[in-house]
Amino acid sequence: MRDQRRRLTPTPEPTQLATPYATSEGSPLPTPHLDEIAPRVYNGRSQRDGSLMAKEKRDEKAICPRGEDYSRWYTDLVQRAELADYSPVPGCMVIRPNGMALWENIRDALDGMFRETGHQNAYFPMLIPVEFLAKEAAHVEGFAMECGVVTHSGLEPDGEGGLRPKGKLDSPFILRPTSETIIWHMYGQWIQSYRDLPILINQWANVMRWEMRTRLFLRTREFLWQEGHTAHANGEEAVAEALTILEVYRRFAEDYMAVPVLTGYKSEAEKFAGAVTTYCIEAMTQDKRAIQAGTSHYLGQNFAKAFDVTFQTEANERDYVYATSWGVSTRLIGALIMAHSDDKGLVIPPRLARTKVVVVPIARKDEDKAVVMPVVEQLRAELKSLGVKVDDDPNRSPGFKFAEHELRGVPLRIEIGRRDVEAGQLTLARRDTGEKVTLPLGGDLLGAVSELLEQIQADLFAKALAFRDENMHTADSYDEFKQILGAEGGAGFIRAHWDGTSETEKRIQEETGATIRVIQARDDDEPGVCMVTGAPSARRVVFARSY
RNA sequence: CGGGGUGUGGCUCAGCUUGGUAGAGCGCACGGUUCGGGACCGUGAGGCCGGCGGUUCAAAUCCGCCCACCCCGACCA
Repeated sequence: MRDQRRRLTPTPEPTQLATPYATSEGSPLPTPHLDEIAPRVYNGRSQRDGSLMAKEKRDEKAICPRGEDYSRWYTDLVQRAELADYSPVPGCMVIRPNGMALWENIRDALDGMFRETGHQNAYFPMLIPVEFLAKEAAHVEGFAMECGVVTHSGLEPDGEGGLRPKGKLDSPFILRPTSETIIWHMYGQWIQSYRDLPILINQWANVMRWEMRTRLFLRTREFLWQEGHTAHANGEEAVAEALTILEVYRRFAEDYMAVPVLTGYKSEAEKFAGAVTTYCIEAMTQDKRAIQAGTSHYLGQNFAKAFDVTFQTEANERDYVYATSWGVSTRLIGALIMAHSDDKGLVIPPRLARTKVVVVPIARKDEDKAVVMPVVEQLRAELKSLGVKVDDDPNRSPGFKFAEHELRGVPLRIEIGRRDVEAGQLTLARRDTGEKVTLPLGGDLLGAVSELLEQIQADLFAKALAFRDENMHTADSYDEFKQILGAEGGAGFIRAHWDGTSETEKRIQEETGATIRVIQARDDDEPGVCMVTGAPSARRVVFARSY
């Protein structure tokens, strides 16, 4: 036995599965409770400070438990589940097939929702003339410092065995940090009359922001996203568009990701550079921080004025075009991980899982295989439409496969061995709860499994919602606010009155690290006084420390 | 930018104090035995010890310079 062993997982309360299936009670199969599985400890990795983990002998197969170091757990998990890896270019990541599968499912679902709401996809180039960025003052301020700039074309030998840039460009380009400028340049050429409006375009693309502190998926220098850019004949329609998209984002987060979000708008300090209003969906992570999961901006006429985009109204007058832009990025994957996953690995909600069910046959001897494999083939065929994978790799033990597929977040696992077949049943294990149940062979398996997947989807959302509600506080004084917030780390959402000024917001941020995450419109809104200055406040706003 | 730390096989690290030309675990390959919660035994592959220079008969080890990365703070969001 190794010394300094520690529990890998907290002991879950046994829960009853809210489904009509038989439980493992009375089953001839051993269904070990998590307690009976030898506890393991985590072996620290990727740390070179040599102080934290160096002297401890730890299990190299486990990931860092959340309770020990949440951010370490996160980066461990992303790498061990093979979602992404660090690239040789600092601050950039390689999205591996498992991560890309998640993104593709996110993309496909959202793309369908955009199409349903009347949008079309297009593609604008990655390189943008530097002078374009200069045209909108707030936009410049927001992005100038984090633009990558292309200044040369071609390479030549540098005389020391390497290469150096050769031809200096007459006018440099920026790598798009977002595409408002180039798109509004083009809209200027496409829009003459109100009959050309609205334009409802989306693009799926990569963008580049030269961030100094990066984290896989949450903040990287290059990331994938979608950016919608719409043009309208009046402000009301544009605001309605921004809100339509906000609702699309909310539905997507809650129905597909099973992540509850608050919706509302941002304070002046937090809004998008160039926007009149920034609407957002804001989620809570397991470590009780806020994470901005999507934004939808009403841009007013800011970009139309900057790029001189006018149109003829129905009344034959000239007006500047009204705009929106909106986006979600691969950061959603980070939010998804931090909402549901656990010390065993990823937990992927069924609707976003590439593989929804994995079948692990337990049969080594030929005579066992002869009994088990025909049933496995039946399962494969019957569940094909759901997204099923059969893991019949003869070189790995069943226990290894269980752990591996749990690490990867497959929502449901079917275990089937000779004893199952002879008992006329199979064993189902839920990834989210760890619970095992048995199901008779020969029934409506597809229906039963589909139903269970929906149940998991609903349970994940309910659990995340309950967690968020537990960590939703109100503070009536600044002292109370600070007390709830604690010294550091996440402390949930705190609803408090604020006088509406950026000065006060800045002071709160400097003194506590918390920012205004979202200003909601709620039925129970009532006026009060700012917890810091005592000035009048129309409603409480939501504060939190954030990612 | 300031302070601290670490660079040794794919990964995590030991070896350095007291110089003698490199080790462990995990992973990987092969063979055998295994398979209902990360199997076991055996065999094997894989490292110019971050770079350059110095001291020395001899440097992973001592000295100097450089580079990279990590942590804390600052800054930014």
